[in-house]
Amino acid sequence: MTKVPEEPEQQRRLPQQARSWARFNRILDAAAELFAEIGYESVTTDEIAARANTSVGGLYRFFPDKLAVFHAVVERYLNQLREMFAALHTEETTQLPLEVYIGQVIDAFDQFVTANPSYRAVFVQSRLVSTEIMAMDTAFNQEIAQQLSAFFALRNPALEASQRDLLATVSVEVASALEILSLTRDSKFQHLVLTEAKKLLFIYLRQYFPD
Amino acid sequence: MTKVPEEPEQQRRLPQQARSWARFNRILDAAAELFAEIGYESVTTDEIAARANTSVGGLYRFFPDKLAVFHAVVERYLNQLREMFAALHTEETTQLPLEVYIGQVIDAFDQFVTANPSYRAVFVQSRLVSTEIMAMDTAFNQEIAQQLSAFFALRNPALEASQRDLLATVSVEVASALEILSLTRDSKFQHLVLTEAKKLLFIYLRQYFPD
Amino acid sequence: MTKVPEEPEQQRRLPQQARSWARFNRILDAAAELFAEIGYESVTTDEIAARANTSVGGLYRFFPDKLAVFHAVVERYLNQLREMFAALHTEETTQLPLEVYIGQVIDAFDQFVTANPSYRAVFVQSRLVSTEIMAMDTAFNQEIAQQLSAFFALRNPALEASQRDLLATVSVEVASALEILSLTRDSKFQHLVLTEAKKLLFIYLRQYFPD
Amino acid sequence: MTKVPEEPEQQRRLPQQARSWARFNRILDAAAELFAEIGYESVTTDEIAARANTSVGGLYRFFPDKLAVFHAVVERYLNQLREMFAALHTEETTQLPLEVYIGQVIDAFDQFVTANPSYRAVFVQSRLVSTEIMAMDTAFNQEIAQQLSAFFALRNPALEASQRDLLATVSVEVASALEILSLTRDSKFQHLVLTEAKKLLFIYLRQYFPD
DNA sequence: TATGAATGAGACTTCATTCAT
DNA sequence: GATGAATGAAGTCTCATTCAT
Repeated sequence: MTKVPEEPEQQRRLPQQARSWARFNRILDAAAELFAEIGYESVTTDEIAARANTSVGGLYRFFPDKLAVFHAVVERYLNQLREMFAALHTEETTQLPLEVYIGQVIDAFDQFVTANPSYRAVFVQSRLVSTEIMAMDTAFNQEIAQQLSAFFALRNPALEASQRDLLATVSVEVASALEILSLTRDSKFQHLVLTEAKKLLFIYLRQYFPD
Repeated sequence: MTKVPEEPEQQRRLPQQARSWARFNRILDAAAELFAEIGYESVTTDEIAARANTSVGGLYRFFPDKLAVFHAVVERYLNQLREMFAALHTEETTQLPLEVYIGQVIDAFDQFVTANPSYRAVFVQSRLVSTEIMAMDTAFNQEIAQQLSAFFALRNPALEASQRDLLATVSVEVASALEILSLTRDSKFQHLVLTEAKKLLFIYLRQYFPD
Repeated sequence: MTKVPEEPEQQRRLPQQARSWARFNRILDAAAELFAEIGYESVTTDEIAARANTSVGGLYRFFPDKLAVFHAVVERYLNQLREMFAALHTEETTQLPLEVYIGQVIDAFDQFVTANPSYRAVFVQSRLVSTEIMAMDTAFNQEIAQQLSAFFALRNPALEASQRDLLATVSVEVASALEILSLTRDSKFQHLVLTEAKKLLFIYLRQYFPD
Repeated sequence: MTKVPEEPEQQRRLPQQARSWARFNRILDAAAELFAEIGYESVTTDEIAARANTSVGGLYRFFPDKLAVFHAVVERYLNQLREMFAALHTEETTQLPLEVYIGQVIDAFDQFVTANPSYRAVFVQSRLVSTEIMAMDTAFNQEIAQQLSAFFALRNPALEASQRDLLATVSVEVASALEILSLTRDSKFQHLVLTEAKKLLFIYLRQYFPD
């Protein structure tokens, strides 16, 4: 639980050259994997550097300390998720039947989690690694819930704001939990659980959104 | 109250005297708190001992190493949860209306989690701390899901086993996720979320259990 | 390399009762074995106590600290050796042919070392354990050499004192080294080496003691 | 000069640069001194590092643990002794009169021991430090005795092998013991004892090697 | 008086971070 | 700019010694 340096110094220098950028990303990839595999504290900066085919010194050119690497990993995930959700909420989305919409969201999230196997294991640690990162994480969850809540408002303007927020928060949590559950066994199980997740959310939400 | 395991060298010596027993539990309490607060790796054995009002040496009389302390913490939680579920599934339970049954389970779990605030944060770490503990954890989840599945069988013998198991697993996961969510803000929020959890599970499960 | 408490406190109380005395000796036996097996520093007071069928507390009733146990072990060996040498040097000994005398001494020493298998391994450590014990050890060697030198004087009064002392010292050292060598393999080897030792010393000493 | 071993993980990394090499040797020197002065167990890795003008971390770059340092110290001595003995046994040596040969060997060994004052105290510990090191030590002694035995064979082909081996083993032991003894007092004593050692071995061996 | 639980100093070892090359 | 050797603070665990029971 170390303090993180102030924003401007968060990353020592944004890589300006292609080579640097590649290395920067390799470090983040390596770090994400390792954090997921053995946990933040157990990962050594040497290991990250080695897996990223660079040296400790190389790592410290981009990040002021180990915590900053974790921070950057989390931030990259959040940005990717943000993009994903943005892509999902175009104007036309409002017109989709609830069932279809739910299916799209769950599938998109599933693709993300499948494509980023370390995502989940990294996130469960954020609370423990630093309060600042925990806050970032919580804020993101609320941001997503807000987006969903706004979306609900469009669908049913009669719904009270507090009610909408609650629905959104609960939905996000349930979707997230079942997505993670789906990954714990084979791909048949994965499919079954995701199907069940869609049914569950649909049956739950349709009370509030009569068509 | 809670059973203490005797795997070879899991624990060095079981407390024989009331005094020792108290110390043993103080260590477990302190450890659970600390693991939850700052994570397994960040906790030092000195800290655990200090918070338990004893010395490192005292800790090492009961546990061969730091990992064994974590193990014992997890095991104590699992045993407490087992007891709780056992108490919940008496003969009469089968007669209860589904809605009432769901309410009882969620309330019981809520009481447990409220009484053991470190529970969740300890569990999300088990995967990272040791594969053995992760396995223990996974096995427990399946044990609980099995119990629930068996209970479902009594309610609706027509349901296929695989179907029941899926329902049970999903329900446990959803209940768990929402319970955790309920604790993230104030007690009003807690109440709202738990109420929503009950509604959600009821509406989901009643499809399979007509009355 | 800790300082040893002054003589009067060397042993906390000389055991006055038979039971105490037995325990005292059991401790010394256990300690000698352990020191020989794994070395002074590696031996724990708990181990000594356990092997002597008593408790640490019991050990500390007889000895102020661990070093005092080592000290007592060494002292017991030295006293036994003193007795042995005294028994060997009666009046008549002076009349024995040199060859017979040498044979008697070597055989006696061999019996002692065989009967006290830990003796050697304990002694090689004394230099490292405490300077005081090292001094005790050195003093003993000189004491023995002195006795031998005095014995030489009786046999050949013409020999200069310094010459005698040198002969005695060298003889003790050689006998000791070969005795230890004899123990490193099987009993056949032991016999061969001891025989060789007798021949070696005889051929060496007879120059100075013409019959 | 001295060969450095490369058993798996015996040493972490061989020094590549002159600077590192110097540090490596400083560590070995410091360690040898300390082991001789206060014994393996009493030496701390911090002390070794400090006396070698480096940090603990520096020590652990070269050696995986404290035991490996001891191992390396012993190995360095053995290699130096091997070199010494090899240099002593050229073709012409066979022609030397026995008395001259004995004188050369004892003087060479004396030079080695004088130049390496920690040698003896390190070796008497090997038995206690690790069985592997003890074995290495024993094997070396036999290697030397074998060499000597082979040399005896050239001098007197009529001698039986077992007889030769015994002579060689006894001679090595006696030479070694007296060399050690010679170092326990002043240089006058040293000279006297070494002279006596030469006489002793000559008178003993000449029986078997009638010029 | 005997026992063995408790204490805590201190040992070994790791690893984040720096900096000479 | 890149490398990786060096530093040393800090963590885990042991064990001599004490003392309540």
